[in-house]
Amino acid sequence: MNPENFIGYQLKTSGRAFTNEVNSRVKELGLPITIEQIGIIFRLFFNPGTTQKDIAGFFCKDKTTIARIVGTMERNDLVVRVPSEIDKRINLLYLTNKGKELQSILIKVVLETSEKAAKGISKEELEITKKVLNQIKINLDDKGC
Amino acid sequence: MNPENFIGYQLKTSGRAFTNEVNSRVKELGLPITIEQIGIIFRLFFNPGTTQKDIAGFFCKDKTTIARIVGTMERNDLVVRVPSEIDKRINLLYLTNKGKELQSILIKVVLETSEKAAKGISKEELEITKKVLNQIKINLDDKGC
DNA sequence: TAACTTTGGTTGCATATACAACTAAATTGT
DNA sequence: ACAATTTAGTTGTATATGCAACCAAAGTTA
Repeated sequence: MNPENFIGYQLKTSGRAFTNEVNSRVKELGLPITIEQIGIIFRLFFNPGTTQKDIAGFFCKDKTTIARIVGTMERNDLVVRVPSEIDKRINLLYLTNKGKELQSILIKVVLETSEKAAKGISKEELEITKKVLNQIKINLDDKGC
Repeated sequence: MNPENFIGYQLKTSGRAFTNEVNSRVKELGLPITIEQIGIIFRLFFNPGTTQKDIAGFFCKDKTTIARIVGTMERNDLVVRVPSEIDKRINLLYLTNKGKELQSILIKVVLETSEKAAKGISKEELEITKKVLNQIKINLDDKGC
């Protein structure tokens, strides 16, 4: 019954530790970028031309949150919003050259952090954990995430 | 190499889904309270008289973050800060009666959400996941969390 | 076609979050 | 005992977060 046995506690604190580690590493590299922006850079790297709506679903975040982060990234010359000719409601999002260059640096940061996080954990247990986390996300899916 | 296979992605999105579910449930109950405040209420329920520093470590958050949330909770009559006579730097934190009453309601919300999150997941897999998440937190421990 | 609904996105607002810099009090080292 | 260091907490500032309310465009239905 103690809070530290709740799955929600474990989820939140391990996720917070991961976020803090990544943010601290990019700060050390002198990059004024957050883990959320890193996630969007990766999403756009593998899915160029996608929309804010898609990104919101992919990260289980509200569309307003994504709208504002993309706005910041656009001001910082990391992404561009290209109005769609076919559907005038949506913007197609693309990485700028600056954004693409950052991707290759940031992937290292994330991979190194992932390695540090997984130290001492067997491959099988890590796979089970990923599967379980994915199921939890599906079970709690309210929006499109 | 796709972002959705990163453990960080799984951690962040499942945690966000959990947070959104809890926040939505308390909002439905008409309770103007957040998941972070719920966590602090539980911590104080089981550890009355603890400090902001302890809470920050327990939740892997910066002390400034906790200072502000506790400030909000104090203004909303959920907790009190009692200056320690022994060490004048610290405040001893206690739930108010209002805070204690809320605890019994909120525990139900968290338990129900945990059940929904764990649906279709075996006890063994869930235990492995909790163990792995705890190890990840330890591996990434920068502060005292 | 016109009215209704849905959808992608934005703005207002309140809360959460961390780092840097600060204060006051306790601890340590000599 | 006194100076230096550590510690608990606060404030300034910038980013992140979601809900409610809104707009314009697309889709649906009569």
